[in-house]
Amino acid sequence: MAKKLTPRSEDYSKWYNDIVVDADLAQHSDVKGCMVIKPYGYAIWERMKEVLDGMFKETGHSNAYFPLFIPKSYLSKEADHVEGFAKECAVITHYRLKNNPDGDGVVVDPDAKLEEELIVRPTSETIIWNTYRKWIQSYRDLPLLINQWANVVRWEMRTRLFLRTTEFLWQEGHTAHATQAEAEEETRQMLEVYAKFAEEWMAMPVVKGNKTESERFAGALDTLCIEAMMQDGKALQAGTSHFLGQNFARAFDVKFATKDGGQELVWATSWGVSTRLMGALIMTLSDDQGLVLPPKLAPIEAVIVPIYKGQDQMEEIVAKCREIEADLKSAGIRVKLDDDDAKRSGWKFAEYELKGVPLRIAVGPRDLENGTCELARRDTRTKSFEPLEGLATLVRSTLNSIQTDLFSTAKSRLSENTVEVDTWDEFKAAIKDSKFVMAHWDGTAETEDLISQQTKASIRCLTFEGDTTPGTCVKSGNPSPRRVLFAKAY
RNA sequence: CGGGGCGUGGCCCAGCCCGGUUAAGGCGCCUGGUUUGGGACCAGGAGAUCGCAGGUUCGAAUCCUGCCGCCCCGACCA
Repeated sequence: MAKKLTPRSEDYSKWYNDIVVDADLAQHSDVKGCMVIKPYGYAIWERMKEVLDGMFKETGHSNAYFPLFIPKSYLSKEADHVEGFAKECAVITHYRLKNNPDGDGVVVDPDAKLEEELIVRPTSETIIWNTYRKWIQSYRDLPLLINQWANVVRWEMRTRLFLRTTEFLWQEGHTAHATQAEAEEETRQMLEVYAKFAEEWMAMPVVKGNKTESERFAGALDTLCIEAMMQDGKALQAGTSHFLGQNFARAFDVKFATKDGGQELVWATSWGVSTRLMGALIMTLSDDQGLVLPPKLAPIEAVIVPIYKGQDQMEEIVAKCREIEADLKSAGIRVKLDDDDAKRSGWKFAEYELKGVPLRIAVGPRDLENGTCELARRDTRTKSFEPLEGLATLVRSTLNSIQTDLFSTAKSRLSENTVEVDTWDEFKAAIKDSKFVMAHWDGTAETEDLISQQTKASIRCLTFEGDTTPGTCVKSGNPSPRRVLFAKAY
C-alpha cells in the first residue's frame, strides 16, 4: 500500500488534504462542510486542550458550560454583533418530526413550530452576557473569569478540513471586569497565553498585533491576534483576543455596584482558539513524507518497533522491547510498543512517519547482541545506533532538541520571508512572492480595501513589535503613522 | 450563488463516448502456508440494490430527463 502524498511543490492544498486524511486525523462526513475527527486527530486536539486548559486555570479562569441554543432575539441586542454573524447562523424553527402522511420517512411537524426560533451558537457572547446580568451585582463579583469548551456552528460558504468547517470545536473565554484597564490587561494577557502556547508547545512562531477596524470581531472595540506563516507563505490567524468595552454590558444591562455605591457597566473581554490550530500545526511543520508533530503535543512521542525472524526471536526481542517501553514510561515519555505481528517493520516505519511520531526506536537481533537500538528522528529523518543503557535520558533530550529545532526552523522561515517595502511595485512583487510584507498604510479603510482588492493581500495586524516610525503609505502616498503587516491569508 | 469535477464491494478506481452472457483491477478483510533491518509473497475465500427516480430498448453501470449528495476553484469568514 504505497501511500504517496501529493508533494507540497505540486499542489499545496492537495498536500494538506492528503495529510489530514492519510495520517488519520479526520475525514469528510456525509454532511456538507462537516468533518469527523478521528481518534488520532482528536488525541492531538486533546493534548492541545489539556495544555491550554491548564494555562487558563493558572491565570485564574474556571470552566463552565452554556447552551448550544440561543434565542434569536438575544443575537440582535448588540448591533455590530448581529451584523457580523447573522449571515452564517443555523436556525432551529421546529422541535418535532412526524411520520410522513404521504409516504415514507418523517417530515417536520408543522404543529411543532417554535414561538421564537433558536440560533445554533456561532459564538456565545449573547447568551453568556444575558446570564452574567444575573451573576453580577457588586464589584465584589468581579472579575468574573470564565471559559467554556464547546462546539459552534458557522454556516460558511466554503469549508476546509480543520481550517474552516461548518461545525468546529473551540474554547471561548468570557470575562467581566470593573475597569477598562483591567479588561484591556486581560485581553492582552490571554493573547500572550496563546502566543506562548503556539511557540512553546506547537513550535509555531507567531506575530502578535492588533486587527484593523475592518478585521475586528463583530462587537469588539479592539481585537488582538496571533498570526502564523504557513509553509506556502500564507498567513493563518491562529487565535484572537477581544476587548469588548462595555458593548455587551450595555446591550444586556450588566451593571455592578461600585465601592462608593454607584452603578456602572462592566467591561468585557472574549478570546478563543479552535480546531483550526490543527490546520496550523500541519501547515507549519509537516513535510512531503507526512505529518511532523512537535514532541510536546504528540500523542505518541516515541514508538518502539521490534524486528525479528521467526517466533523464538520475536519473543526474545519483544521482551526486550517491553523492558525499554517500561523504562521510557517511567521516565514520563509517551511511548508505544507496536508488536503487531500482522504488520512488517517496514510498513510500520512508513506508517509512523506519515503520522508524525517524533522518534522511532527499532530493536532487531543485532541490537540484542550489541545492547543497542536504532533511533530515528522524524523531523530530520536521520538515524543512529544508540546504547540501550541510559536510553530514556537520550530520548528525552532528543525530544527536547526536536521541539526546539522545529521551532527555530519555522522561526527562520518566518523572518526570512518577512520583508519591508516602500514602493507599490515592490509591494505587489513581495505579495506575489507570498511574503509577509511590512509596509506603510495611511490608516484608512478605503486604502485597505483597495489594496486587498488589487493584490488579494489583507492587513493581518498592526504588529506589537517592529518599526513604528512614520512614513508614507505604499498605496496612497498619504502620511502613514507606522508600518503594518500585509499578507495573503487563509 | 457562479464555474469545474465526481458518485461503481470497506477504500482507490476501470468500464460509459460506441448498450449485449459472470462488472475488471489494486488496496484492505478472512483462511492456510512461507516470510520479517524501509510499505512481503503464494494459494484459496467472502464482499456490489453500479447515488436516487423515471424514461428509451428485446436488453441499461453505459443512452435520455429530472432529482440528490459530496469534493475542488471563486465571492463571505476563525
